[in-house]
Amino acid sequence: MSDIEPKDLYYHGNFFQQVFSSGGLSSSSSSSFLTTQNPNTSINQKLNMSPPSLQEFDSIGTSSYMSGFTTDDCLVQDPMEYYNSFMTTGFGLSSSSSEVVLSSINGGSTNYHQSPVTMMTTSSPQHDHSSISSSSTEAAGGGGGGDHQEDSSSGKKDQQPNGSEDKYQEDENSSKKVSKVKNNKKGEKKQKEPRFAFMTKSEVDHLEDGYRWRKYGQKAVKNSPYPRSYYRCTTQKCSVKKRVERSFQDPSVVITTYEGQHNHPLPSALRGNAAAAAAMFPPSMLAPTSSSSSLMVGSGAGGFGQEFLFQMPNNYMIGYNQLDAGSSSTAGSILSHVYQQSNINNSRMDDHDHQMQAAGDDYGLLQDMVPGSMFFKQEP
DNA sequence: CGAATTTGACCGGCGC
DNA sequence: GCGCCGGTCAAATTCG
Repeated sequence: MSDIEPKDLYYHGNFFQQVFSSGGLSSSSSSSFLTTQNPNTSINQKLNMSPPSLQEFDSIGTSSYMSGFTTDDCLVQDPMEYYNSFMTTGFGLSSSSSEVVLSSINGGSTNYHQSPVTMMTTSSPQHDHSSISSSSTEAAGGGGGGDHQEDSSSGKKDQQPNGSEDKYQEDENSSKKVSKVKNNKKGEKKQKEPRFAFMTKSEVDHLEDGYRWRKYGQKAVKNSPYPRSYYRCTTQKCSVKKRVERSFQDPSVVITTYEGQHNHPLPSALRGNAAAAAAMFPPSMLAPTSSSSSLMVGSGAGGFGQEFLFQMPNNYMIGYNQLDAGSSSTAGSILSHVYQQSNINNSRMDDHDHQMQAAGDDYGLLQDMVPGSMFFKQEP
């Protein structure tokens, strides 16, 4: 089941370092992402492959590429707080919304994104210019089930009762016009759900992840010949959405952005690759409670070994593997490691090849740690 | 025939 | 205020 060994993973750069040190994804900041290798693809091929999607992030910035990924989203005030909330409540930050950018470029043509390599997390503690406006309130936090960003707000003639994506009841006014009400109150913006994005090299746009999705829209992407598709989780009362688009510079790369957290376990048939694919997501992306979902995912993966590397602001970088996740009852028991990152400073896209090489060879396991003490502050 | 997708219209935010 | 743009709706269409 595990097509990829953890050691096959890596290339990574200093996306966060740049982001956080520069205060955002300015046009001059560089960013890079981990890629992963599929055994089906030769290393040479991989190395020779240009990383267009990465360049896009670099040169264009995320906001234009994945809408909603704005510079402000990349700010973190307290890495430790951020990390703790990330590990304990997943993406539900206590006081701010978050986004995670995970790059996973698989060499194969498989339908499944197989093994994540890097996860990059961002949050927007204060500002938000993205299309999905932030809420200064609990946003993703609250831990709470059932909140939704679409607001089922009552108040006005909103056409759909909370939660169900399918039934759009017509009110008596039943005009054909779309009358969606975004705000409950004047001045309040729509809540921003935690987001999680990753890039996958795949021939298919819609990657199998174990959940059922219904497409509800498609829009042309500016500056790209490829459209962006919008999906909703078909499970009742689950407000998770995802956007899928293809890199316009490298059509083989698919960018998937998840928004929100599933409030239910994986649908019935959790098997095979779907489970493996699902295993790449942080626990909270899969189910409401991190512990149970962690167990579920790990077990479902059946010994699926994979490794996450987290690169945090200010050169913090953490990682862990899930080799033994199946026997763990909670994420907290996952063996964790801290890696020393090679070439962390000033890595640029044109160092891409070198980074891959270096990352694969030079990653040093410094120590095993338990969650909660996973941060390693790199020397400048 | 019900479910899922397609697709053009609509909405709200934002910049000018 | 106007236009652009991302996101969503929902009727029409296609699919299984």
